[in-house]
Amino acid sequence: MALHPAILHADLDSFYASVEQRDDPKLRGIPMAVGGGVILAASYEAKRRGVRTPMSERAARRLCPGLVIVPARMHAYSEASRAVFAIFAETSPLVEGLSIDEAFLDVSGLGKVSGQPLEIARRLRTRVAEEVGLPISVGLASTKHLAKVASAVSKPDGLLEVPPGTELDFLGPLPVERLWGVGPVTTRRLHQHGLFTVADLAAQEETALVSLVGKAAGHHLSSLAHNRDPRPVVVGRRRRSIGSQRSFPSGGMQRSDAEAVLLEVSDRVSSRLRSGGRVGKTVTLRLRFGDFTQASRSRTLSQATSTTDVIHSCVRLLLGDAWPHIEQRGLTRVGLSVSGLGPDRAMQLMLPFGGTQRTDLDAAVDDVRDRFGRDAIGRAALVGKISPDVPLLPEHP
DNA sequence: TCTGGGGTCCTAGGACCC
DNA sequence: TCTGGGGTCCTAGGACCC
Repeated sequence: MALHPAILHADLDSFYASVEQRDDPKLRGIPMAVGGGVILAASYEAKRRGVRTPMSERAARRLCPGLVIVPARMHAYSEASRAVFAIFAETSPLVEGLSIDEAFLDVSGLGKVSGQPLEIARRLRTRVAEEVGLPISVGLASTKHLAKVASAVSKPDGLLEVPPGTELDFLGPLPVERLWGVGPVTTRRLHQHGLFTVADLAAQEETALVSLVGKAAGHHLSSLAHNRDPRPVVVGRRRRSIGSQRSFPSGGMQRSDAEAVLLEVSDRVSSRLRSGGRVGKTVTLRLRFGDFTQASRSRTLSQATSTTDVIHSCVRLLLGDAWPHIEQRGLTRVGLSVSGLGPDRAMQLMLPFGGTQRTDLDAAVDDVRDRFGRDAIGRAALVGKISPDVPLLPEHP
């Protein structure tokens, strides 16, 4: 029997809202939402009345009088997410998290251990419902993309398998905007050229799609429309940037306000870098103006850093550069992000390794992997094996 | 629908190097 | 001094995702 890949896409339904309904019986069965200026998540009762994220709270109340809006409790959501991901980890060794509330699971070849993919998917849904108390939708298919589309189609609280061999029948009639990576801009452009369904895309030459939406996107669209998606489920992806932003819908931010806010976000971003044991090289300042136009300014440092002072002075430099723009149009949002991330070698010195057993080494390597990512593992393992009683990694001058 | 905060990836031009 | 091609990094902007 030919073994085809079996991939699950598991996606918690209206995640924040579901946690609130789970924790407060008064919120069950009514239109409610989690808000914080805008709607962050809406219950299905609210969604049926047209409430969507990221709608303003005012617009949501207008659509749905009597809508109950509760503030976000990020701690509760992180906790729930951890519990669900623990169940994912017990379901398959190959789990790729996409966000706080969704993940891919490769369940190919688990037949002997756990049963057929559809049984695994059913059991996963049951466990999340019983052990964490949350509804979760699952798509099962032979590729990541199709599994993702299937879970979305199955919502709410659904399970949908796209059996091998039926992929193109399933995809063909779907509207183009159902494809992962097709947003409002691409949808409009495709519609303008008479392309409305995935079957319409599949009938086009790839070169035609490339000329319409660009090289990578055109190739991507063409592949997905023919159900070509060889992307594997990747375990242990690392964050590539860390950022923070603040909005001021009223506009009219003065230079002193902007500087105060940028000190705050510089501190926030650099402390998140430090607590993650990481340093970053490129500092990017993003601005949004009163007329909703945007601009970005960036600088790449000669040395990666996680120091508040360094990042903050870089930000001040960039802000000064952009100030004429700001004075003309007003400022409604500032964002700071740091990319070009790497492990902070100075922090690695703080990890002594004194074990002599193979299991000590394995534990140390796991520890390093948890803290610093895959790029640190090779050297950590090597040094540990050669001389177990020296520091885990070489001294940094 | 008048737009939060956290991210990812792509494009395109220019600098610079071989 | 002129010419070509390829690779990589940097910067700015943009589309998209949850």
